[in-house]
Amino acid sequence: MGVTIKDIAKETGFSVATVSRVLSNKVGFFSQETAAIVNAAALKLGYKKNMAATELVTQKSSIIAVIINSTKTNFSDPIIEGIQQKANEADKRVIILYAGDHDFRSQQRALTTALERPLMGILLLSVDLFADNLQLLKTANVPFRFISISFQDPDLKYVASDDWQIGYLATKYLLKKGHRKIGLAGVDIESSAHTGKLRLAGYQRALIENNITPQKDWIQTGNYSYKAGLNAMKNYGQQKNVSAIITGSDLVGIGLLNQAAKMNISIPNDLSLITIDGTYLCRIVQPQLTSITQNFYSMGYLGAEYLISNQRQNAFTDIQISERGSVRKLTAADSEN
Amino acid sequence: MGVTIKDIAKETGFSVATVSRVLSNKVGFFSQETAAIVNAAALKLGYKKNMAATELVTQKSSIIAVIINSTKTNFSDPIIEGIQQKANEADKRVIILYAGDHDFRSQQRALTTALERPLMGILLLSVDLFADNLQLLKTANVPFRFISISFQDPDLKYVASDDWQIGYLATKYLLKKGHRKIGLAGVDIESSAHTGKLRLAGYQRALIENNITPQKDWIQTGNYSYKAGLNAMKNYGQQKNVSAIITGSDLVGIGLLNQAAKMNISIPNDLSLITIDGTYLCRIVQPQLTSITQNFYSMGYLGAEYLISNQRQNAFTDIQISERGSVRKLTAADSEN
DNA sequence: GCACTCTAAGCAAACGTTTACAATAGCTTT
DNA sequence: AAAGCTATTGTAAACGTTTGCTTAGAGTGC
Repeated sequence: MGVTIKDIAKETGFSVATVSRVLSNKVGFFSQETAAIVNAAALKLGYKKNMAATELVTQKSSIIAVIINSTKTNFSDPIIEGIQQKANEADKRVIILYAGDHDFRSQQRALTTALERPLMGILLLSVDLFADNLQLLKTANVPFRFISISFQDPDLKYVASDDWQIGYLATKYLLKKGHRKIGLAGVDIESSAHTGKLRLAGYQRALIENNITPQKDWIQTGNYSYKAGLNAMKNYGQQKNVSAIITGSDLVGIGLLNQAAKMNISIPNDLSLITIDGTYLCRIVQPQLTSITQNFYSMGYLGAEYLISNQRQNAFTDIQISERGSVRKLTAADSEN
Repeated sequence: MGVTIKDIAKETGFSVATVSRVLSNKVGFFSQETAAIVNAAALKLGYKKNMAATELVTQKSSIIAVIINSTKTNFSDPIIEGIQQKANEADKRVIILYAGDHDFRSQQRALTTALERPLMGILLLSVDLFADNLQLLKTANVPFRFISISFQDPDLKYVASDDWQIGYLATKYLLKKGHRKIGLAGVDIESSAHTGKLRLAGYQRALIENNITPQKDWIQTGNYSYKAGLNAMKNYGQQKNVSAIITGSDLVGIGLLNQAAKMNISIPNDLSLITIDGTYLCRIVQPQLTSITQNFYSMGYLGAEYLISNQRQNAFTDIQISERGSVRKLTAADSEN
């Protein structure tokens, strides 16, 4: 069909070997004049390299596959941007595959689509693999790394935020603002990723360090979704057994915010809220949400970097507190109730 | 490196041809007993097909490349889901490539990454190609189709909403609600895609049919972004020369909403707002935004279907009005000012 | 003038599949 | 019993690259 190096060889009178060397820029194997002739011919004929052939013979490729679950993870964009940036710098290519919404078959399809070709490596964006699919990945002999979630399994390398710190910091922040009855909402402590468990542990530690015993009804678990936020707020109920809440994601925060409004609970006047993630969503709702902001861009960049340079260790990216409008400082007057 | 069909041939005693036929399920060319033996061996050895080889010899592939621009198009998710769904039904694979934020080099990179391998076809999600890149695509001899934006160029096929209808319907709706001074905000009427121009035309037509002369300051163009919404509202200003506004995207709508709040203009009491898109964002802000809702899932599904079945014509997907809380019906009392 | 090095280029094998064509055996048809 | 068909399998070419090895010629040092 298309134009091949053979066509260029015929056109220019050189052998395919020489044409190949010019086109893949194997410096030192051709003269400048030859290069000029070959490149001109390639341009003239509209040559496009057939990667299938290249990958077949070289047995490797410059492609990084990014696997992402299709549930609305609104922070995937900056991660992907970070990956793209690093990939460009290292002259790698990026393709993205959707692995469905925690669906075994979709995961498997994405994984095999990726593994059925030579690959530089695989980056998994907050996708919690089923055991069989994880096995498939492990045996594939392709480097891979998780981004934004962490695991105990030493075989599973990751770049993520320090989720213990996130829980700890968020809690300390609220304590400093005078809150003592602090909730945690919408984090998943069942998943095989231990993100949620770590956040919970950090949260509990901060409370205990301040001589506060965490109450069971302060914690409303969930799957980081908008709906989880709605439900959490319903469960906290009108009686406000907490004065401030940490939400597991921006969507949880917004869900909680809206449910509170429906219940005539005003944020931050009646209830304070700090959310984990800090994506643009925090800035488009009213009030804007104070957040523990994760550095997603950096997560992607670093993930790609570690994958490319074949590093083995895990890495944490930085987090920071972004003060917006959803946390109120409690005063002496508040302590009365 | 990996296990090849040769290994399986050696293991089972069959020829590579037979193994290949079993593994690629060329029915009628092998017996059931043979298939059982071969499949067992493939499983045992952990065989994984090398797609590079397959694509090289067959000169085609089952891959659909989806090119998407990395700016926050919050509706890309349902489109991709639709594409995935159709692709699964037709046993095709989907890969996604980011084309940057209207950046020539990024576009080019995405395009060549895609074109450098056998491909079923290319789907472009609201990406406005630079002329040279469009040329690259046109000459590549690969079927392609745009999704969610439309063009005048008869070579560029698309699946999108009928943008003229969108503008027309939104305006008619507001007219029915008693509004006569109607704004249009955040649509791009400069782009080579004529989405914005069509919406504008539909809007104008509806006004004229109702003997209303569109005023220049009713229209605030923009690039569909959150910021465009903020700016538009600033430009409309405190004096409220319009009583209702159509916004070009959900983000524009939210931007406008928030800027209005800052200006102490209450929606929908002081100003009505209907937005175009109707993604989940409409439901997570307060008040929830009334919208002309596009069927993005269907857009993706149909786009993939047309690409796969090699259809030539353009297609429109359905739109509908979703009434939420951002439009107020004007009463006789309102007409006084 | 000889041995050596260097540069530029060609030859041919290799990568892992698919598939047209050929071959075989067993069966049916006439 | 010859011819033809069917079911199953094998042989070998082909896809478009890359690259180790080889070659040719020119330059260099003694």
